[in-house]
Amino acid sequence: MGRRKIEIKMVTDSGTRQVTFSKRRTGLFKKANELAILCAVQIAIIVFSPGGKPFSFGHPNVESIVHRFLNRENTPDDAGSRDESTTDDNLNQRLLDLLKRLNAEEKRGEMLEKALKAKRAAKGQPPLNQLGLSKLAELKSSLEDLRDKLKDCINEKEVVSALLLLAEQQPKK
Amino acid sequence: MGRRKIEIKMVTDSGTRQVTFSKRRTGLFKKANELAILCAVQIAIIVFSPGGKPFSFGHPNVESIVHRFLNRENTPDDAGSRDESTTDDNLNQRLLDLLKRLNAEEKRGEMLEKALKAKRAAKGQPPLNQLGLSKLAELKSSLEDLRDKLKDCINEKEVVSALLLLAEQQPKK
DNA sequence: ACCTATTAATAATG
DNA sequence: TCATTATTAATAGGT
Repeated sequence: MGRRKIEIKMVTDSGTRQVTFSKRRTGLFKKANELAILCAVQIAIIVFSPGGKPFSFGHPNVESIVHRFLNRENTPDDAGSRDESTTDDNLNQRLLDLLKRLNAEEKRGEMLEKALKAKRAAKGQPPLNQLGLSKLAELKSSLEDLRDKLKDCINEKEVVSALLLLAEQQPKK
Repeated sequence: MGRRKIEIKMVTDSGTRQVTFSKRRTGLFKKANELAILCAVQIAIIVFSPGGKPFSFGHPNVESIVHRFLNRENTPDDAGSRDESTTDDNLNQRLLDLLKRLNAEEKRGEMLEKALKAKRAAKGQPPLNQLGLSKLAELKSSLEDLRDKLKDCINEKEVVSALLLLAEQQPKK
Protein backbone atom coordinates (compact mmCIF):
# COMPACT_ATOMS: atom_id res chain seq x y z
CA MET A 1 0.00 0.00 0.00
CA GLY A 2 2.24 2.66 -1.28
CA ARG A 3 3.10 4.25 -4.56
CA ARG A 4 4.16 0.81 -5.71
CA LYS A 5 3.65 -2.73 -4.65
CA ILE A 6 6.77 -4.13 -3.06
CA GLU A 7 7.94 -7.69 -2.75
CA ILE A 8 8.25 -9.07 0.76
CA LYS A 9 11.98 -9.66 0.81
CA MET A 10 14.79 -7.98 2.65
CA VAL A 11 15.22 -4.34 1.70
CA THR A 12 18.83 -4.14 0.60
CA ASP A 13 19.46 -0.42 1.02
CA SER A 14 20.12 0.16 4.68
CA GLY A 15 18.74 3.68 4.67
CA THR A 16 15.50 2.60 3.10
CA ARG A 17 15.41 -0.39 5.44
CA GLN A 18 15.64 1.85 8.48
CA VAL A 19 12.88 4.09 7.17
CA THR A 20 10.69 1.11 6.38
CA PHE A 21 11.35 -0.26 9.83
CA SER A 22 10.31 2.95 11.54
CA LYS A 23 7.16 3.36 9.52
CA ARG A 24 6.03 -0.23 9.79
CA ARG A 25 6.91 -0.50 13.46
CA THR A 26 4.71 2.52 14.14
CA GLY A 27 1.93 1.01 12.08
CA LEU A 28 2.24 -2.33 13.80
CA PHE A 29 2.13 -0.83 17.29
CA LYS A 30 -0.89 1.21 16.31
CA LYS A 31 -2.67 -1.90 15.09
CA ALA A 32 -1.74 -3.71 18.28
CA ASN A 33 -3.15 -0.88 20.34
CA GLU A 34 -6.39 -0.94 18.36
CA LEU A 35 -6.66 -4.69 18.81
CA ALA A 36 -6.12 -4.36 22.55
CA ILE A 37 -8.85 -1.73 22.88
CA LEU A 38 -11.38 -3.12 20.41
CA CYS A 39 -11.22 -6.60 21.85
CA ALA A 40 -10.20 -5.81 25.43
CA VAL A 41 -7.20 -8.11 25.28
CA GLN A 42 -3.64 -8.11 26.55
CA ILE A 43 -0.91 -7.87 23.95
CA ALA A 44 2.84 -7.47 23.92
CA ILE A 45 5.24 -6.88 21.06
CA ILE A 46 9.00 -6.93 21.20
CA VAL A 47 11.08 -6.05 18.18
CA PHE A 48 14.75 -5.36 17.68
CA SER A 49 15.60 -2.72 15.11
CA PRO A 50 18.10 -3.41 12.33
CA GLY A 51 20.63 -1.72 14.59
CA GLY A 52 19.78 -4.06 17.44
CA LYS A 53 17.88 -1.58 19.55
CA PRO A 54 14.86 -3.02 21.35
CA PHE A 55 11.39 -1.54 20.88
CA SER A 56 8.35 -2.79 22.67
CA PHE A 57 4.65 -2.29 22.99
CA GLY A 58 2.52 -3.67 25.78
CA HIS A 59 -1.09 -3.35 26.76
CA PRO A 60 -1.17 -3.00 29.67
CA ASN A 61 2.59 -3.67 29.80
CA VAL A 62 5.12 -6.06 28.31
CA GLU A 63 6.40 -7.70 31.47
CA SER A 64 3.12 -8.96 32.85
CA ILE A 65 2.13 -10.45 29.51
CA VAL A 66 5.47 -12.13 28.97
CA HIS A 67 5.28 -13.51 32.46
CA ARG A 68 1.78 -14.81 31.91
CA PHE A 69 2.87 -16.40 28.66
CA LEU A 70 6.01 -18.04 29.99
CA ASN A 71 4.18 -19.46 32.99
CA ARG A 72 1.11 -20.61 31.13
CA GLU A 73 1.94 -24.28 31.61
CA ASN A 74 1.58 -24.53 35.37
CA THR A 75 -2.00 -23.50 35.95
CA PRO A 76 -3.80 -26.78 36.61
CA ASP A 77 -6.65 -25.30 38.66
CA ASP A 78 -8.69 -23.54 36.00
CA ALA A 79 -9.56 -26.36 33.66
CA GLY A 80 -10.54 -24.62 30.47
CA SER A 81 -9.46 -23.19 27.18
CA ARG A 82 -6.11 -24.81 26.49
CA ASP A 83 -5.77 -27.84 24.31
CA GLU A 84 -2.34 -27.64 22.77
CA SER A 85 0.84 -27.47 24.83
CA THR A 86 0.59 -31.06 25.90
CA THR A 87 1.34 -32.91 22.71
CA ASP A 88 4.69 -34.64 22.45
CA ASP A 89 5.62 -32.43 19.53
CA ASN A 90 4.94 -29.38 21.54
CA LEU A 91 6.96 -30.57 24.49
CA ASN A 92 9.83 -31.58 22.29
CA GLN A 93 9.84 -28.26 20.52
CA ARG A 94 9.91 -26.42 23.79
CA LEU A 95 12.68 -28.57 25.13
CA LEU A 96 14.67 -28.00 21.98
CA ASP A 97 14.21 -24.26 22.35
CA LEU A 98 15.25 -24.46 25.96
CA LEU A 99 18.43 -26.33 25.12
CA LYS A 100 19.30 -23.88 22.38
CA ARG A 101 18.83 -21.05 24.78
CA LEU A 102 20.92 -22.65 27.48
CA ASN A 103 23.72 -23.13 25.00
CA ALA A 104 23.53 -19.56 23.81
CA GLU A 105 23.57 -18.34 27.36
CA GLU A 106 26.56 -20.39 28.27
CA LYS A 107 28.42 -18.65 25.49
CA ARG A 108 27.13 -15.30 26.61
CA GLY A 109 28.19 -16.05 30.14
CA GLU A 110 31.69 -16.81 28.96
CA MET A 111 31.88 -13.59 27.01
CA LEU A 112 30.61 -11.51 29.89
CA GLU A 113 33.00 -13.10 32.25
CA LYS A 114 35.91 -12.43 29.96
CA ALA A 115 34.82 -8.83 29.58
CA LEU A 116 34.65 -8.37 33.30
CA LYS A 117 38.03 -10.00 33.80
CA ALA A 118 39.57 -7.72 31.23
CA LYS A 119 38.04 -4.72 32.95
CA ARG A 120 39.40 -5.72 36.31
CA ALA A 121 42.82 -6.50 34.92
CA ALA A 122 42.92 -3.06 33.38
CA LYS A 123 42.00 -1.47 36.70
CA GLY A 124 44.59 -2.92 39.01
CA GLN A 125 43.62 -3.96 42.49
CA PRO A 126 40.78 -6.44 42.62
CA PRO A 127 38.47 -5.58 45.49
CA LEU A 128 38.52 -9.08 46.98
CA ASN A 129 40.61 -8.08 49.97
CA GLN A 130 38.03 -5.66 51.27
CA LEU A 131 35.55 -8.38 52.06
CA GLY A 132 34.64 -9.14 55.64
CA LEU A 133 34.94 -12.71 56.84
CA SER A 134 31.23 -13.18 57.48
CA LYS A 135 30.49 -11.96 53.98
CA LEU A 136 33.01 -14.40 52.61
CA ALA A 137 31.32 -17.29 54.39
CA GLU A 138 27.98 -16.17 53.07
CA LEU A 139 29.41 -15.97 49.60
CA LYS A 140 30.91 -19.41 49.85
CA SER A 141 27.65 -21.06 50.84
CA SER A 142 25.71 -19.31 48.13
CA LEU A 143 28.25 -20.47 45.60
CA GLU A 144 27.94 -24.00 46.87
CA ASP A 145 24.19 -23.81 46.45
CA LEU A 146 24.65 -22.59 42.94
CA ARG A 147 27.11 -25.33 42.12
CA ASP A 148 24.75 -28.00 43.43
CA LYS A 149 21.88 -26.59 41.45
CA LEU A 150 23.92 -26.63 38.29
CA LYS A 151 25.06 -30.18 38.94
CA ASP A 152 21.45 -31.28 39.18
CA CYS A 153 20.87 -29.33 36.02
CA ILE A 154 23.47 -31.36 34.19
CA ASN A 155 21.66 -34.58 34.86
CA GLU A 156 18.38 -33.13 33.78
CA LYS A 157 19.84 -31.86 30.55
CA GLU A 158 21.28 -35.25 29.83
CA VAL A 159 17.89 -36.85 30.16
CA VAL A 160 16.30 -34.14 28.15
CA SER A 161 18.88 -34.43 25.40
CA ALA A 162 18.42 -38.15 25.26
CA LEU A 163 14.69 -37.78 24.93
CA LEU A 164 15.09 -35.15 22.29
CA LEU A 165 17.44 -37.16 20.18
CA LEU A 166 15.20 -40.15 20.51
CA ALA A 167 12.24 -38.11 19.41
CA GLU A 168 14.11 -36.90 16.35
CA GLN A 169 15.14 -40.46 15.68
CA GLN A 170 11.56 -41.69 15.52
CA PRO A 171 9.93 -41.64 12.07
CA LYS A 172 7.04 -39.86 13.79
CA LYS A 173 3.59 -40.98 14.84
CA MET B 1 -10.93 0.13 6.36
CA GLY B 2 -14.13 -1.71 6.07
CA ARG B 3 -17.60 -0.95 4.91
CA ARG B 4 -17.70 1.63 7.63
CA LYS B 5 -15.30 3.48 9.82
CA ILE B 6 -15.39 2.24 13.37
CA GLU B 7 -14.48 3.93 16.59
CA ILE B 8 -11.56 2.46 18.50
CA LYS B 9 -13.39 1.40 21.62
CA MET B 10 -14.35 -1.95 23.02
CA VAL B 11 -16.66 -3.92 20.77
CA THR B 12 -19.58 -4.72 23.02
CA ASP B 13 -21.07 -7.70 21.20
CA SER B 14 -19.00 -10.70 22.16
CA GLY B 15 -19.56 -12.52 18.89
CA THR B 16 -18.44 -9.55 16.85
CA ARG B 17 -15.56 -9.03 19.24
CA GLN B 18 -14.33 -12.57 18.69
CA VAL B 19 -14.55 -12.15 14.91
CA THR B 20 -12.74 -8.84 15.05
CA PHE B 21 -10.09 -10.41 17.21
CA SER B 22 -9.48 -13.26 14.79
CA LYS B 23 -9.27 -11.04 11.75
CA ARG B 24 -7.11 -8.40 13.30
CA ARG B 25 -4.83 -10.91 14.97
CA THR B 26 -4.24 -12.53 11.59
CA GLY B 27 -3.58 -9.14 10.03
CA LEU B 28 -1.22 -8.15 12.82
CA PHE B 29 0.81 -11.33 12.58
CA LYS B 30 1.04 -10.92 8.83
CA LYS B 31 2.36 -7.39 9.26
CA ALA B 32 4.84 -8.59 11.84
CA ASN B 33 6.06 -11.26 9.48
CA GLU B 34 6.49 -8.72 6.71
CA LEU B 35 8.39 -6.41 9.01
CA ALA B 36 10.69 -9.22 10.06
CA ILE B 37 11.48 -10.14 6.47
CA LEU B 38 11.65 -6.67 4.94
CA CYS B 39 13.94 -5.34 7.64
CA ALA B 40 15.65 -8.56 8.70
CA VAL B 41 14.72 -8.08 12.33
CA GLN B 42 13.61 -10.27 15.20
CA ILE B 43 10.08 -9.80 16.45
CA ALA B 44 7.77 -11.47 18.91
CA ILE B 45 4.09 -10.94 19.63
CA ILE B 46 2.11 -12.42 22.46
CA VAL B 47 -1.63 -11.87 22.69
CA PHE B 48 -4.33 -13.39 24.82
CA SER B 49 -7.70 -13.80 23.15
CA PRO B 50 -10.90 -12.51 24.78
CA GLY B 51 -11.31 -16.08 26.02
CA GLY B 52 -7.86 -16.02 27.58
CA LYS B 53 -6.18 -18.31 25.10
CA PRO B 54 -2.61 -17.39 24.23
CA PHE B 55 -1.56 -16.73 20.65
CA SER B 56 1.95 -15.90 19.67
CA PHE B 57 4.09 -15.01 16.71
CA GLY B 58 7.86 -15.07 16.67
CA HIS B 59 10.52 -14.54 14.08
CA PRO B 60 12.55 -16.64 14.48
CA ASN B 61 10.76 -17.70 17.69
CA VAL B 62 9.14 -16.09 20.69
CA GLU B 63 11.30 -17.46 23.46
CA SER B 64 14.67 -16.27 22.23
CA ILE B 65 13.36 -12.76 21.62
CA VAL B 66 11.62 -12.51 24.97
CA HIS B 67 14.77 -13.54 26.74
CA ARG B 68 16.94 -11.25 24.71
CA PHE B 69 14.58 -8.45 25.68
CA LEU B 70 14.31 -9.28 29.36
CA ASN B 71 18.06 -9.19 29.44
CA ARG B 72 18.37 -6.00 27.46
CA GLU B 73 21.42 -6.95 25.52
CA ASN B 74 22.61 -6.13 22.08
CA THR B 75 24.09 -8.62 19.69
CA PRO B 76 27.85 -8.64 20.17
CA ASP B 77 28.86 -9.69 16.67
CA ASP B 78 28.39 -6.50 14.67
CA ALA B 79 30.85 -4.10 16.20
CA GLY B 80 29.31 -0.72 15.62
CA SER B 81 26.94 1.86 16.93
CA ARG B 82 26.90 1.14 20.63
CA ASP B 83 29.05 2.93 23.19
CA GLU B 84 27.62 1.93 26.55
CA SER B 85 27.66 -1.68 27.68
CA THR B 86 31.21 -1.61 28.94
CA THR B 87 30.88 0.14 32.27
CA ASP B 88 31.24 -2.00 35.37
CA ASP B 89 27.66 -1.26 36.38
CA ASN B 90 26.45 -2.38 33.02
CA LEU B 91 28.43 -5.58 33.07
CA ASN B 92 27.31 -6.35 36.57
CA GLN B 93 23.70 -5.74 35.70
CA ARG B 94 23.95 -8.00 32.70
CA LEU B 95 25.61 -10.74 34.68
CA LEU B 96 22.94 -10.49 37.33
CA ASP B 97 20.28 -10.81 34.65
CA LEU B 98 22.04 -13.79 33.18
CA LEU B 99 22.15 -15.57 36.50
CA LYS B 100 18.50 -14.89 37.12
CA ARG B 101 17.65 -16.28 33.74
CA LEU B 102 19.73 -19.38 34.18
CA ASN B 103 17.93 -20.04 37.42
CA ALA B 104 14.54 -19.54 35.84
CA GLU B 105 15.48 -21.83 33.02
CA GLU B 106 16.66 -24.52 35.32
CA LYS B 107 13.21 -24.50 36.82
CA ARG B 108 11.57 -24.52 33.44
CA GLY B 109 13.79 -27.38 32.40
CA GLU B 110 12.70 -29.36 35.43
CA MET B 111 9.07 -28.74 34.68
CA LEU B 112 9.37 -29.67 31.05
CA GLU B 113 11.27 -32.78 31.88
CA LYS B 114 8.64 -33.84 34.37
CA ALA B 115 5.92 -33.19 31.85
CA LEU B 116 7.67 -35.28 29.26
CA LYS B 117 8.30 -38.06 31.74
CA ALA B 118 4.65 -38.10 32.70
CA LYS B 119 3.68 -38.25 29.05
CA ARG B 120 5.97 -41.15 28.36
CA ALA B 121 4.88 -42.98 31.48
CA ALA B 122 1.31 -42.66 30.35
CA LYS B 123 2.15 -44.08 26.97
CA GLY B 124 3.89 -47.29 27.89
CA GLN B 125 6.97 -48.48 26.08
CA PRO B 126 9.76 -45.93 26.02
CA PRO B 127 11.43 -45.91 22.63
CA LEU B 128 14.96 -46.31 23.96
CA ASN B 129 15.26 -49.88 22.79
CA GLN B 130 14.83 -48.94 19.17
CA LEU B 131 18.10 -47.07 19.06
CA GLY B 132 20.95 -48.42 17.00
CA LEU B 133 24.29 -48.90 18.70
CA SER B 134 26.08 -46.28 16.64
CA LYS B 135 23.38 -43.77 17.48
CA LEU B 136 23.77 -44.65 21.12
CA ALA B 137 27.48 -43.99 20.97
CA GLU B 138 26.84 -40.70 19.23
CA LEU B 139 24.32 -39.80 21.87
CA LYS B 140 26.69 -40.69 24.65
CA SER B 141 29.48 -38.50 23.35
CA SER B 142 27.18 -35.57 22.77
CA LEU B 143 25.93 -35.93 26.31
CA GLU B 144 29.48 -35.98 27.58
CA ASP B 145 30.19 -32.80 25.68
CA LEU B 146 27.16 -31.21 27.20
CA ARG B 147 28.14 -32.28 30.67
CA ASP B 148 31.63 -30.89 30.26
CA LYS B 149 30.30 -27.60 29.01
CA LEU B 150 28.01 -27.31 31.98
CA LYS B 151 30.84 -28.14 34.35
CA ASP B 152 32.85 -25.31 32.90
CA CYS B 153 29.77 -23.21 33.25
CA ILE B 154 29.64 -23.93 36.96
CA ASN B 155 33.08 -22.54 37.52
CA GLU B 156 32.32 -19.48 35.51
CA LYS B 157 29.19 -18.83 37.44
CA GLU B 158 31.08 -19.10 40.69
CA VAL B 159 33.52 -16.45 39.57
CA VAL B 160 30.72 -14.34 38.26
CA SER B 161 28.75 -14.62 41.45
CA ALA B 162 31.73 -13.67 43.50
CA LEU B 163 32.32 -10.62 41.40
CA LEU B 164 28.69 -9.70 41.57
CA LEU B 165 28.46 -9.95 45.31
CA LEU B 166 31.63 -7.97 45.64
CA ALA B 167 30.27 -5.29 43.40
CA GLU B 168 27.11 -5.04 45.48
CA GLN B 169 29.23 -4.91 48.57
CA GLN B 170 31.14 -1.85 47.39
CA PRO B 171 29.67 1.53 48.37
CA LYS B 172 29.98 2.37 44.67
CA LYS B 173 32.61 4.32 42.79
C1' DA C 1 9.26 15.07 8.52
C1' DC C 2 5.41 15.62 5.21
C1' DC C 3 2.58 14.29 0.96
C1' DT C 4 -0.29 11.48 -1.76
C1' DA C 5 -0.99 7.89 -5.27
C1' DT C 6 -1.55 3.40 -4.60
C1' DT C 7 -1.98 -0.87 -2.32
C1' DA C 8 -3.59 -3.58 1.66
C1' DA C 9 -6.63 -4.42 5.55
C1' DT C 10 -10.97 -5.07 7.05
C1' DA C 11 -16.37 -4.22 8.53
C1' DA C 12 -20.34 -5.66 7.03
C1' DT C 13 -22.71 -8.98 4.72
C1' DG C 14 -24.03 -13.71 2.61
C1' DT D 1 -15.55 -20.36 9.97
C1' DC D 2 -15.01 -18.97 4.82
C1' DA D 3 -15.84 -15.71 0.79
C1' DT D 4 -16.92 -11.22 -1.13
C1' DT D 5 -16.43 -6.36 -1.59
C1' DA D 6 -17.15 -1.48 -0.55
C1' DT D 7 -14.62 1.36 2.06
C1' DT D 8 -11.11 2.98 5.03
C1' DA D 9 -6.23 2.85 6.57
C1' DA D 10 -1.35 2.09 5.84
C1' DT D 11 2.47 3.11 3.39
C1' DA D 12 6.36 3.51 -0.77
C1' DG D 13 8.40 6.71 -3.09
C1' DG D 14 9.19 11.38 -3.64
C1' DT D 15 9.94 16.26 -1.81
